[in-house]
Amino acid sequence: MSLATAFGSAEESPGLLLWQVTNRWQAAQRAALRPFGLTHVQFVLLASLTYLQASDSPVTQRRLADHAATDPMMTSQVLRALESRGLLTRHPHPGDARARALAVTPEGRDVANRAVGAVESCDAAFFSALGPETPAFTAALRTLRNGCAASSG
Amino acid sequence: MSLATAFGSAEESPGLLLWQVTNRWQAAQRAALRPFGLTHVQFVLLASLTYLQASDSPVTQRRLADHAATDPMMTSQVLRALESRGLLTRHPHPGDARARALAVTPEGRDVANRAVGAVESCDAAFFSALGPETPAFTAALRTLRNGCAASSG
DNA sequence: CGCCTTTAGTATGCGCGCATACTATCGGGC
DNA sequence: GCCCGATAGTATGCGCGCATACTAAAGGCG
Repeated sequence: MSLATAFGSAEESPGLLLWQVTNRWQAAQRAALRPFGLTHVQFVLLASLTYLQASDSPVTQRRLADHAATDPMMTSQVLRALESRGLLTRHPHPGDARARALAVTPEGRDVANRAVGAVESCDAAFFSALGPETPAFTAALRTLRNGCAASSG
Repeated sequence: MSLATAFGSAEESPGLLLWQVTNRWQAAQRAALRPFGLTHVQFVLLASLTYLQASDSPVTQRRLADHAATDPMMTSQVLRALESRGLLTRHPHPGDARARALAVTPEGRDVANRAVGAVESCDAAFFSALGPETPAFTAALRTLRNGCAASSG
């Protein structure tokens, strides 16, 4: 029976393993980011915004969501939460009344920089079990991500 | 700045890639399971229960949750939803008044068997981009899963 | 100008994933 | 028998991830 081989022991399906590993990784991220009062998505958006803000044009929510590969709906909600905490501002966009120009506050930049260290340590510990296979694993993930993007768009 | 290298382009962090790939995989699973009226977790629990039921002792929610590596709280909620759809039963456990003895109904077994085909096709298409690297990728995932289990318990 | 299509952002709702806390029962010790 | 820690299962609540649908504004076109 295919049930037993594919989903009985949960050892044969790469998808199930992917799901379980990601759940564990998110739990580790949660623990690492708890001291900063940030969730995983809040951190990703804050760090991505800090990076994108180095460019010239104002950063809109749409651009940030595209860059971080997050849902626009959730991005909106998370950004409002970050704004209420004073970590970023959402001023009106100078050239587009629909859009909002995002900007990290000094406090937000400080929190992001400190959180990066914790997240990097967390990530390094999590993937340390792979050892020298880590680059190959990362390359495989990148392949899957690009393959998904190709099939869905 | 570490922000740029680690989280700016979202290309260097295996954790971020893992998260994004899993989101895409779950979206594919959702689409594949939609014709059966099942979510991903509902399918995993139903298929795992179908497998576990081949053993002698009654299957409790605890045993199913441990086997599928799902949260007991969510397991309880999902199982009640599956029971209300007539895909499984939750009789009292004969030897333990606290526990419940889970049993797949014939309809549930039929749905599970048909859904397995769709999920396997979905999984095969999703990981086809890896080609011959798939076993190495699966082995890496298994290593990470075992590493997490060791560090968390 | 008015009309139409596209886009930025948001309201609402559902299910996942988990933290916290609680009830009810089991099992061991006295 | 009784007490007590451990266990099975559940209630409640928060944030993620996304589907659907909506408002408001931009941009093309006559």
